[in-house]
Amino acid sequence: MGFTKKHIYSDQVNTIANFTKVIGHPARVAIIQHISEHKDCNCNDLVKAVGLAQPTISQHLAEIRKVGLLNQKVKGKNLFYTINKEQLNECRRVVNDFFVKTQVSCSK
Amino acid sequence: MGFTKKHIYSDQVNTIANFTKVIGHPARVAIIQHISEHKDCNCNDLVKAVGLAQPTISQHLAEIRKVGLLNQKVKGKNLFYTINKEQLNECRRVVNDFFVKTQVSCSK
DNA sequence: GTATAAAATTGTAATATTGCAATATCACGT
DNA sequence: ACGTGATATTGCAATATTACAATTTTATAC
Repeated sequence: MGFTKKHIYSDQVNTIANFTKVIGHPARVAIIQHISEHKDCNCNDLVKAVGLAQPTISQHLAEIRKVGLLNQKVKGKNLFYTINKEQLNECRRVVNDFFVKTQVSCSK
Repeated sequence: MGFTKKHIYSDQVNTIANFTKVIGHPARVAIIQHISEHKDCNCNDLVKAVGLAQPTISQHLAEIRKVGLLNQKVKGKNLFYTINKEQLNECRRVVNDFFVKTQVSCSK
């Protein structure tokens, strides 16, 4: 078929998958790392740093934005990106909970 | 194009993305959780528990196996799956490192 | 207003993923 | 050997994803 049958899973399972899916592409990992390491970087910085074309970077940024991990502020004609720390922490919590739960269940 | 340009990223970045990509589909999250919670479950159990057809479950199991998270033992005509705890821990470590690093960089 | 610069959007081609029916394979019991 | 049950593989259709060129939008500077 091609599409994911999201409705058959619990919200908890879908939430885990939604977060990890975003980190499941190396471009987005590289983008998140670069933004966190370079305060006030813009799209062009990411294009140079990651090595993909501008529309591709913009597309990946949209995916990161969609799960709430991206903040941005306008400064002149530049858009400076930062990581939403609260949401990054929420993401970490969700993913870590998955690992903890799984490890605990495994060891019973 | 359609394919991911893996060669432009560092090994570290690709490793993170490879692990998270596997957890980036709700069927695989559900499968991993079910196996960890039900020692000695087989393919048919997963078909019933998750709600996808047998070939689809088998395919997702192959993805989980590919990153080393799956163990299996033959018992009669059954195949019983378990989670590879060592690799699950390695996966957790890799993902957690990503979060820690990113959070630390963010706060500078 | 016009030029410039940055980022998003649109359109498109190529590839990957998801899901399942049909089939093949493998291991046991008879 | 034959049938049965369990899982993997194959083949296929539908959708999603990745990547980029071309274009549009937005904001500034002149």
